[in-house]
Amino acid sequence: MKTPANGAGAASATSASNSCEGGEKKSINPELWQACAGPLVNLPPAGTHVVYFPQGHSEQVAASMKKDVDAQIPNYPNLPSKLLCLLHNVTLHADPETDEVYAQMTLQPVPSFCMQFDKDSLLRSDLALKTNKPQPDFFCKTLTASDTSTHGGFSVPRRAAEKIFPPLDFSMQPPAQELIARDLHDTVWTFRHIYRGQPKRHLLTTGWSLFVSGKRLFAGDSVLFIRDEKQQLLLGIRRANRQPTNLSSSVLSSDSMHIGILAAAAHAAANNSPFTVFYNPRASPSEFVIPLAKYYKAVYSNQLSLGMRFRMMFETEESGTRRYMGTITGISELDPVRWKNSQWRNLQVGWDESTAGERRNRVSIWEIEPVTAPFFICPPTYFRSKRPRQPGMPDDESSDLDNLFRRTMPWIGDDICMKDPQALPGLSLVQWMNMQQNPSLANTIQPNYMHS
Amino acid sequence: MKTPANGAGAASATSASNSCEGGEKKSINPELWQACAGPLVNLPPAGTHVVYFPQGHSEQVAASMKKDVDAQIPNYPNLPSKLLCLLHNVTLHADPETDEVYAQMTLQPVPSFCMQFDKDSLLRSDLALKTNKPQPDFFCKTLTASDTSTHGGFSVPRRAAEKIFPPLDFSMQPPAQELIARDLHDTVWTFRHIYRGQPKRHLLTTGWSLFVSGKRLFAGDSVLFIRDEKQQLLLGIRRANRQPTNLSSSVLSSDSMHIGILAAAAHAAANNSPFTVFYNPRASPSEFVIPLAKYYKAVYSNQLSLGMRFRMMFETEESGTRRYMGTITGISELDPVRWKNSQWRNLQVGWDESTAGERRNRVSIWEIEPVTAPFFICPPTYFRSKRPRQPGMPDDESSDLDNLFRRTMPWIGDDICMKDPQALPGLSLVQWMNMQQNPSLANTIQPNYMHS
DNA sequence: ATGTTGGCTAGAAGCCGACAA
DNA sequence: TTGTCGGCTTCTAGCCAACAT
Repeated sequence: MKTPANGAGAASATSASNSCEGGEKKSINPELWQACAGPLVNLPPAGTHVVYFPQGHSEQVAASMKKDVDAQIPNYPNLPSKLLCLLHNVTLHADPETDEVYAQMTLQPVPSFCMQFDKDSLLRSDLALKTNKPQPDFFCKTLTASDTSTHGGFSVPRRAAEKIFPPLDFSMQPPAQELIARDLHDTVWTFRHIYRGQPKRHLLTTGWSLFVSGKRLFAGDSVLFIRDEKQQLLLGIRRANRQPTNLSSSVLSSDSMHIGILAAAAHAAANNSPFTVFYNPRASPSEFVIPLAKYYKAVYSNQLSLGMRFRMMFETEESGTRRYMGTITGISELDPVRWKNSQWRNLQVGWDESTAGERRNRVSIWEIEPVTAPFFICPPTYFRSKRPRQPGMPDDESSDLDNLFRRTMPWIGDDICMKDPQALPGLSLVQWMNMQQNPSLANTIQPNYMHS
Repeated sequence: MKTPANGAGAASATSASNSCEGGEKKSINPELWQACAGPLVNLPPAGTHVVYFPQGHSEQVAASMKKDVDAQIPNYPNLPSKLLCLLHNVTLHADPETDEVYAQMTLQPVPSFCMQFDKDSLLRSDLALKTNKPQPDFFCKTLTASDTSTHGGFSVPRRAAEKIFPPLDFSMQPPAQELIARDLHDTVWTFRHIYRGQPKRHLLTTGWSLFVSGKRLFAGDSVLFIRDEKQQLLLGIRRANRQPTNLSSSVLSSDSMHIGILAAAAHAAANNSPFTVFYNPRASPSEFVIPLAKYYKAVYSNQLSLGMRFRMMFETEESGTRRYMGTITGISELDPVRWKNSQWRNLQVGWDESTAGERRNRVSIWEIEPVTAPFFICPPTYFRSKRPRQPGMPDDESSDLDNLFRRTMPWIGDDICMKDPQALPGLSLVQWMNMQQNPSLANTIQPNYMHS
């Protein structure tokens, strides 16, 4: 009686065997992490090039601390507003207490003088963008009051149960089975899945309340189930946007955190040494590590202007995506003193739908999709002589990087590029970046050598 | 039925009216904070001078992150191993999730050239040290398995109940009352206090389990009750030394945190501008903000040597203190490269009791009390001419700062000092500090101008 | 003096279909 | 199709003294 041989409860949560002690690291399931992070999050893969925005990084910290940046922070005049980096390493994590997902990235600044224009880097970065890993079967439901009350279980949406759960044996009366699912920490949760009621519906009963209380879920939070390639059931949670849990950190002052970010980036930039950042996709909409190709396309294929119409992706309630229409109402720097010529949230925008009260009124150029015809500019003058471009291009769906290459540098065949990418004519990408930093060229969002 | 007019439960936790929104700050009860922090914690009061050790600060962060300092951290050659600071502000906090207590301190470095020896500062700092606020009535109990199980309530130690709780009406059968206590966040907890059983004992029944589950307490954690000056009951918790909850922070990399600390301190030191630190007394034994007088006494009144015997205070299980005896086995810098001539944990020690496995083997000079006679040194040479000192002083209890003054600077009368402290002969305290930094004088822990 | 246990009981947790929306 | 509710059952939370240390 003192130590029961096995638990009497039908449902129990037992942590799996792999511990995180002794240097052994838990490996987070990437599909589950992605599902918890949301459909808009797209981490650049390790080995590709990215653009890092210290301003955005600082903003994420400010948001998670619920405290604005103070004036007390020293200036780091040698830290540019963006750093071209090689992304060495990406590891996925989940907070053991809250299941909050985040990613750890190791970045190494690429020194300006050795980064000749490397089409291969761009293509690899671009390829990674387009490689939409096939979303595994997946459903996400926002919990209702009934789902989270102690009065009952969880009402499973019909489509979801049929698509994700193993099929029930409908010869049983009522049809029921035991579901076993693992969370981000490989903790096993067991549920009784039953099809009953009048009208019939899928329900999770025994075991459900343990999960709700164990994860401290409330109505408004979301739960999601996915089935991995081995037909195993995985489940994750996504909390509603409550106020940040840690208003103050109790470890480091907000000032020290901001200083830490800037000083770490400045030190890394000065020495071209690697540094580590944490990206928390759900803490705030601050994607401050941008795939090089995404940044590149935004800067060099979109001719932006006041009044321009655009679309932008947002996440829907049930973890889908939808586009909202908006208009550019202003182009200006967010912090012209500290972050000169940064494109971080340099677009002021208005939204078509008045219900969009919570949508941000400042976005970055790589977040939007202009609805006017993309306006391809030419590479700098010494490249533009051979084939004068007619302004404006038709708005077709093939306006990706490959076409951009062919249009702006049509004399470069794919064969040559792929065989010997290092031998390309020396258009330095960093030269471009530097031009972005150059105030004399930055009156418009775009260096204006189109009709010079 | 849908919305009950008032809660049926006899015990309920309701947060008090003062919110932390709208700039209104919760003010933490200092006695309760102190009780939760433990008997050894002694925060210097605002307005006094302190010595700040960035190395110790860094250590606290390392401990709370469970990660050692990396080699990746840049050096801050202009940041000395200790900073003399004016403590502008001390605010007490408690983590709303875990009730972990911590203090926020605003420090302003005192520039070397304007800090002439200020006896007043020292005396004020010393006075604050000696002002042991009268400990309010107080008890602390480590929770047993029975205390935390769902099977029953809380067994109150007899002495504690009689000392702290309001007296019961023993004419009742059984004697019982309702106890109302507030925690650090001013949340009200209600308990039924009853005296019953065979043999009779004090118990907390109804309401207790709500507290245990609300605070997520487990056997081994401690609960403490105190009675403030208004006879109000306050209660706090102290968790057992489990593994740190936040192994990684999900906000800032460990490296960035360390850089943040160092860069913030370096920036403040360079500009003599204020900076903010968090001191978490229970995260790790890293008291990195030391009252000036305490530091001063340790450096200038203790002649330390290898083999020297000493006593040191530790906290006992039930929030008391006791002294352990030890021997100095080595005097060496913890990190001679990064932190030259720091006194941070520069003593290697052994402990008399073999049960002392968990006691630290490196301590700082101000943590110990030598059991040999204190060995007063003289102020630097230009001060020492008038009255040559005989080495060694009797070990009396009056070896405090006032006596130290009279002995080392007997020509300075109290009257003169108090009336015009600014007019004192120019013994710069910072000169001393700088000497501590000077390698040529730092062969022993103590500048050796005694018998020069 | 106080930690643990078995006995007992009140009340919450939790399973069910009914009934809307 | 699915959220909420009343009815009912089961089981745990929780009060008590006995007993042990």
